[in-house]
Amino acid sequence: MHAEVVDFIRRIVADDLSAKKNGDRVRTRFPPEPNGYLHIGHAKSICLNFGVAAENGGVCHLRYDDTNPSKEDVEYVESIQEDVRWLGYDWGDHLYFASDYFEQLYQFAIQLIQLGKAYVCDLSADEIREYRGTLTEPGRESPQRGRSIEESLDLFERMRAGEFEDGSRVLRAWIDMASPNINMRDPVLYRIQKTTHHRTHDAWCIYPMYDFAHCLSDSLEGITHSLCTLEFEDHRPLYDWVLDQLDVPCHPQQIEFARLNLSYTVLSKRILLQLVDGGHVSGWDDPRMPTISGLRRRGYTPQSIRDFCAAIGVAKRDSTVAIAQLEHSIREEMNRRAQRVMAVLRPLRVVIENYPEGQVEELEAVNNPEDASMGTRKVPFSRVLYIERDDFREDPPRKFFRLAPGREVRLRYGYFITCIDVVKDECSGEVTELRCRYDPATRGGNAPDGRKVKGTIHWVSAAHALEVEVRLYDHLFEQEDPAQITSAPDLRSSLNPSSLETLTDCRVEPSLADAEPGAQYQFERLGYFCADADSSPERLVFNRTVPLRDTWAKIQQRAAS
RNA sequence: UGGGGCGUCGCCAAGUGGUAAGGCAACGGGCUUUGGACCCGUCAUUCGCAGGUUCGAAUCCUGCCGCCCCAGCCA
Repeated sequence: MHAEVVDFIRRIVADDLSAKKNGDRVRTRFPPEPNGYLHIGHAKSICLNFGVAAENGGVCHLRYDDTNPSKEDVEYVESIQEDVRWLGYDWGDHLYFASDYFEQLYQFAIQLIQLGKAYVCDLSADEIREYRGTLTEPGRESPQRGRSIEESLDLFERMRAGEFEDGSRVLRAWIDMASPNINMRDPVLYRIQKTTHHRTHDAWCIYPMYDFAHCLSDSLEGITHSLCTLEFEDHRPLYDWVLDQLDVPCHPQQIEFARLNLSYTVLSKRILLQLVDGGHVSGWDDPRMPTISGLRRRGYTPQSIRDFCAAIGVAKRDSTVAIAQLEHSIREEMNRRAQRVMAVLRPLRVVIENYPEGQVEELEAVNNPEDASMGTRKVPFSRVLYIERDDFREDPPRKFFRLAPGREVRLRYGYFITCIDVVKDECSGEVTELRCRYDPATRGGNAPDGRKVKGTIHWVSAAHALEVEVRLYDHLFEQEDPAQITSAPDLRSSLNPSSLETLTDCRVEPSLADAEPGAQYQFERLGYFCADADSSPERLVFNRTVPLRDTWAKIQQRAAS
């Protein structure tokens, strides 16, 4: 597209490379905790980590940060691999688990105790919090801070052996209870948790904390650049402290960047989990979810997500990207690739009075005007058709150039038709049918006399069309600012009641009969759609990925306001 | 309030002492058998604010102001 602008992380990596800081090595890692499904915010990190590695001839590891068994599950470890792979990234044989390092991590902890840099503390969780002090007051030292190395060693071994109850003791770093950085006030390194781990099962009842496990895992794997989000900036001194005390293979550089926020959406695993558990969505892959699996089901492609991540850049400033930016990325790709097809979402019956009863013509339609190699197809035309209700107005407003009484329009790839009569339901007054006449000379859509028509509308032949279900989506939340959603006392109250609209009486041209789940189309003049996982040959179901840009809607909106 | 970050167009984002890239959005116009796409054009005399240094400052200095993160035995 454009000469890429190098972000500050790529700049650092390039500088390190030319300074031979790590020789010619670049090694990154994507380190998810398997406690939920990946979302678009993770995609940003995945594209960054795998991208930086690939651009520099390095590798990127996939490592699970599975140090808290009470929140983690194999379902998540599997979905994460599927999603990363689907996005188009390959970790080769560099698949790791922090839990595979538990024994080494334990040995490092022993070393730290022997160095006098860690001790077993007997305070309760509440007491530790009290002793920690506040933002403005220093903390107080634990009564066990002066405990002998031998005693800590003995106690720590017995913690591992399961002699003590959950919460009764922890291993703490011996740093500085008066540090202005709260993370340095003798942080907890290990806690007792008698929970079965999804991989190590019951081999351990003590688990390392993030701050201890993460930096050491990075070092053990020879990571050169450890990229993480801004909230870990305060932890960097601790990351460095741990590695500085111990005899480790290398000392990776932690660099922080701003996490992604998207307007009208929430990227908090906690809230996404609430949406799933609370039944507000059909699951992690609900097409309204910002998860990778949700976007996939909605019809987003790996390419479009990668393009989006490239477009938003990487920086340190807190930012909220407009959802329109994401929509742009899928439209751009679909415009190039999607097969065009005609579909009517809200059918209005049209009878062409002067078209011979029983006659059917096969008209030629272009599959993709952006790509001639996609060829053409035949679409059946007959006396009774359906058009979109929105394409007819009994009393057309200014600038409306679709069908209206007495008006002539073009049926795409068909004929010019003129509306000569409107049939209404006697009771409701609702328009139930249009009576029209066609000009046989305009077959294919051109008038030999050079006559022009203002509007071209889509249609399907009533007798040949397939009856299908279409699901229209809108953002899940009403508020544009994600912070407002996250801080709302009640999640329910911020949900958009019209985030899903299911249309059960739609009609599509017969060429869609064999649409497989996942197949993507442009429904002409409407938007990009894909066959849903629920779709079957008996009952086709389509998701609207994103509507086409709609300048008519804009004109109407402006007129209304 | 202590510490750590960040403030460049409505939303992202380059720029790091030589006179404000680009994308999205928006708005005009052209073209059009998708009111789509495409094409052309408009869109920051100014970089949170105020001083200062300099021939020259978004970039350097000083002082304010605003926003985000940290007081889990979560990551």
